[in-house]
Amino acid sequence: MIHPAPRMTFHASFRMSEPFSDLMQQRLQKLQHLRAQGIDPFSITRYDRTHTAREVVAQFDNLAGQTAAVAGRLMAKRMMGKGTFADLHDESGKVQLLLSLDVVGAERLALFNTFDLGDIVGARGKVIKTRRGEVSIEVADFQLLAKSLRPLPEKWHGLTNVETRYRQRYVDLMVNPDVRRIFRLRSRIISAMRRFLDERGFMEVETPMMQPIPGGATARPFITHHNALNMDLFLRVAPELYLKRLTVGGFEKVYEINRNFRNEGIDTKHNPEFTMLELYWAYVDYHDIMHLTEEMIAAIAQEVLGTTRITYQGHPIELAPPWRRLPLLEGIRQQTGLDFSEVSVDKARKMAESLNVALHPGWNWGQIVQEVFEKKVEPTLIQPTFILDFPTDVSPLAKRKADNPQLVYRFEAFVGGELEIANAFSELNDPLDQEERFRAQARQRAAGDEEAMEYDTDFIRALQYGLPPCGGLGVGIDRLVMLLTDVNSIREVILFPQLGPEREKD
RNA sequence: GGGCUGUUAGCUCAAUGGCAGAGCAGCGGACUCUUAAUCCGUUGGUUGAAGGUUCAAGUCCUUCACAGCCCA
Repeated sequence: MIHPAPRMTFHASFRMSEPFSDLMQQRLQKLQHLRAQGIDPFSITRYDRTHTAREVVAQFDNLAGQTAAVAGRLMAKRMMGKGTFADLHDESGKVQLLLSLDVVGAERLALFNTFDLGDIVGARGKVIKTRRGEVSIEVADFQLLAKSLRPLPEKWHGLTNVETRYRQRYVDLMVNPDVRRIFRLRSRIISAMRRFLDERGFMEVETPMMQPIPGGATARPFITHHNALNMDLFLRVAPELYLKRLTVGGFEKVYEINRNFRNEGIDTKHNPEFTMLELYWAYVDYHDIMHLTEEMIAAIAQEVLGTTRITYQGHPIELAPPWRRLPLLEGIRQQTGLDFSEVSVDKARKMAESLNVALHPGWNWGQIVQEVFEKKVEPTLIQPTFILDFPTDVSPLAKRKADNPQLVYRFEAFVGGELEIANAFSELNDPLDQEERFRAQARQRAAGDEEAMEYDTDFIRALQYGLPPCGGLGVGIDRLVMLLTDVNSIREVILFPQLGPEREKD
């Protein structure tokens, strides 16, 4: 066996944290001063909250004059001499604290005034309204629950540096409410999706993330190694072949929502790990899957946004069914005036070149047609559209059309002019044809296409037992979240997007 | 993979090749209803890294790292 190349190690295992800045030194000294007085915030294990910040404000009419205890992060401090106002943020929102000399005394007021923005504080006191009408807690008792040793970003402009926002997402979440909103929405979208599918009798399953043969999509995999088995394994590029094995086994409605890994470039539409829904439904075809898809996405939008009318990057979009259905070759014909059906590879190449579509030398008819579609038709698809009947060449797991074996029963859903959100087909269940398709893929691999699929003997064996006719669907969750939250970068919907190694400031 | 742009104080940003600055945060002071509090004073820099040009480089050149945008 070939020894692996020396690995790049970007993590600095023995590196201490970076030296403390002056601001951090000051905060550290405050902590040490407190400890010297017998106050150690980091020894606290719990704090009895009676209300969240939002509850205090929302339930003022009931709470006025009563005692409430809240806890959260100190985000603003306004010292007025004999009184101090402070904004305390928790997950629910914000509530103002009022510390008055008359109530807490000089010593406690001075202590509170030494707290820094970012400190985690618990406070108990009477719920009041200030003269300006802001619901506040007139603090009688407070406690430092955790010391923040790092200064927060500027209070007005906040944290805007994109790189820092992604690398230190915890700070991004602290100071940017819209970021919190996006990730809450993401959670609700996935939850609504599960509910939709569960209600329709689908069963959620989990299939291997580590696969001996990567399959189910045309993409380069990540490789890892299992020591005890002494074998290389691949992080999955798709769960497809395993889910179909389950359909062979008799589970008629299954789905999985989980991560896929593709060893490709990173840009505003691609992260190396991303989340997909895949589902398989026995005894239905891709038309049934289309219905399910448009109903599911409309239902999710209705549930989490309260409407199916959304705006994406300035485009008003209606997600309510029925979505437009457009055969792929017909779409190309409409946009270019050219008919790619039943032309030779050479003719197709000349036609594509006449449209200024750049092609790789070895591409077959289907790859050329797909490329022309992506360049000329996809950007025009603003309203949700099902593009039907892809070339067999680029669809090695889909069933051929009875009236045209060059095409398969496959659709992709596009919206917003740039987002491919679904990919589905009537699944190929003919083990003999599947073998042929795998061999075609193997030929492409041998010709240097590292994305082409590998031959999976066990999957063929499963098909040989008999896969019922079925429809399968994949939905890119990250892109769906982008659509519903109106952001144009996948990194805005992934909590910790993949980045290059952080540069060390030494 | 290619092109363009960016990287300066904890954060947000300035600075014709000629003394590295402001606001916020911090620190000290004043102030008992503020909420971007206000007022006075003040600390804080190896300008992403390494080379080069120059009397002189944050600024010009080269390489590298990371990021953003566009293209493939």
